[in-house]
Amino acid sequence: MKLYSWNVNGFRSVLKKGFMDWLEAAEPDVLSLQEIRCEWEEADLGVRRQIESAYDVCWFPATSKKGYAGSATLSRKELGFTHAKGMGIEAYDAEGRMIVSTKGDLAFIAGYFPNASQGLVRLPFKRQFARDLAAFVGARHRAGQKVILTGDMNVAPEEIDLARPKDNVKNPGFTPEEREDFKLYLEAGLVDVLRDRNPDVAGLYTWWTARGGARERNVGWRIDLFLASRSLMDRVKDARIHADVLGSDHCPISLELA
Amino acid sequence: MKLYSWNVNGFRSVLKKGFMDWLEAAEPDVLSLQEIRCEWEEADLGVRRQIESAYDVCWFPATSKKGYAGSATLSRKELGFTHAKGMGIEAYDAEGRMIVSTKGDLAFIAGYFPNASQGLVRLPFKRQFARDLAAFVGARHRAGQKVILTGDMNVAPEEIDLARPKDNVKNPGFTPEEREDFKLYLEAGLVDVLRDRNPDVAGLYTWWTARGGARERNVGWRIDLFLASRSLMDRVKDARIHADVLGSDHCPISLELA
DNA sequence: CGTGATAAG
DNA sequence: CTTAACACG
Repeated sequence: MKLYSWNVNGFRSVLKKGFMDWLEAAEPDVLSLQEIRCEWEEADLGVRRQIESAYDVCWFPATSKKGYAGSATLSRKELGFTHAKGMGIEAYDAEGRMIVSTKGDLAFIAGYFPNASQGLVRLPFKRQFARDLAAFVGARHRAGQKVILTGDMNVAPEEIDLARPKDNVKNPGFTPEEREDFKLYLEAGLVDVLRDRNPDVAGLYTWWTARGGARERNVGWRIDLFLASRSLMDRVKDARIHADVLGSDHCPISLELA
Repeated sequence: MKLYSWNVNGFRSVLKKGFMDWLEAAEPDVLSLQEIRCEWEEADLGVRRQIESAYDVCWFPATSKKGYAGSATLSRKELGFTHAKGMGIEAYDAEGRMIVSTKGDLAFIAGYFPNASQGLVRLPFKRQFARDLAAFVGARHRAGQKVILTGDMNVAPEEIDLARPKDNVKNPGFTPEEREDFKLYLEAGLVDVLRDRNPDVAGLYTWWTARGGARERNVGWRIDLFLASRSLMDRVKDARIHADVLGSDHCPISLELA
């Protein structure tokens, strides 16, 4: 089973840049999209029909602000995933942040984690989100489920996960507070799969600022991740970053499970 | 002397579309620009230097709202025009509407007349503007000056001046009120030069809506005009509409004086 | 429909 | 630097 996550920075934008070609080539079984920034009905009708012919679509745009945030999860129809919008907490659900998709004892929890924003004005919101999400994951584990947590987490966990750690200790995505909160997911029993399999490999990034050719020079951040319950780790066949895929300031990431 | 007027719908935009090539080819002696929509300092430095090497530049952006309205008048340095920003009425001057340029007994009054706007919400403002401007022209005549009044007047004077008169009697630019107010300029002693020389020629337009290929089908309006004091009419050598010049939803117009 | 300001990232 | 909403025309 091939699981993918991609912050597309505007679904309508990425549609103009070959998203459908990528979708047909990558053939994900489950795909989480973040920053869709539109209603499903605002996307091209032909595209919608084509996607709906193969996938169960759970489209979860923000209701709080038009064109802002939002996430979606697509799963191949034959897999029979059940999709639920939100974690039941209005502050996050109004921004279309997380979708919980289940099949048997597997919970695929995916979406768009808050950005701490300029001046860290949203750091308190993001910290509460991390606490609530970690508790949510813990409850799933106690209920006997195995969890995949993925999406744009808007935090680089360690110094190795960004090109310029020293320059960014006070910046959104690499503050001590955000890194500390990231550990709550690990303490809830999840493993950062790609880093687990590549402990010392530097230069593995999933996001590059659009300013000044950062992507060409690979001055990036690894902020899009797959975390998996420890009990799932023996099923992991592959974890990859698809840095060659253009169309957004993020690139897709994937996890292949046996 | 070749006088030009052009609503450029964003000076920075038209710069990207060959404005400087046009300027060098047209070689205007005096040029009024409308809807400049930027500060002089926001335009490309090379462009500014090139223009300033040949022209006295009177740049008159709106102070009331960034990126809104504004006008400019350029005159060849060797002509020695004196430029004055505004008519001394704050409501118009804050929007960078009119520039008064004088040389000897000639007053070149040029700029961006108000748009009545959707729902005609600005019709009262536009009517007062017309009264004030007509009075301003009258005062110039009584002071012994000859007047050229030009710019985007945002009104089609007669049915012949737009492709769809019947459809637009309630729309901004062709209401009975705006057409009535236009006559104030004529009553102040000015002549609509192009119409005076081409009384029955239809299809002479200077603006086309960007929606639905109106320009290609020449479904337009003549709302950019040169009006001249009757005493100047014997000096008129030519009055033209340059509909082939692209780069804005308006095209340039010109008046050649002996 | 296009230009430009703005919010957000 | 880029996406999308918005104001204005």
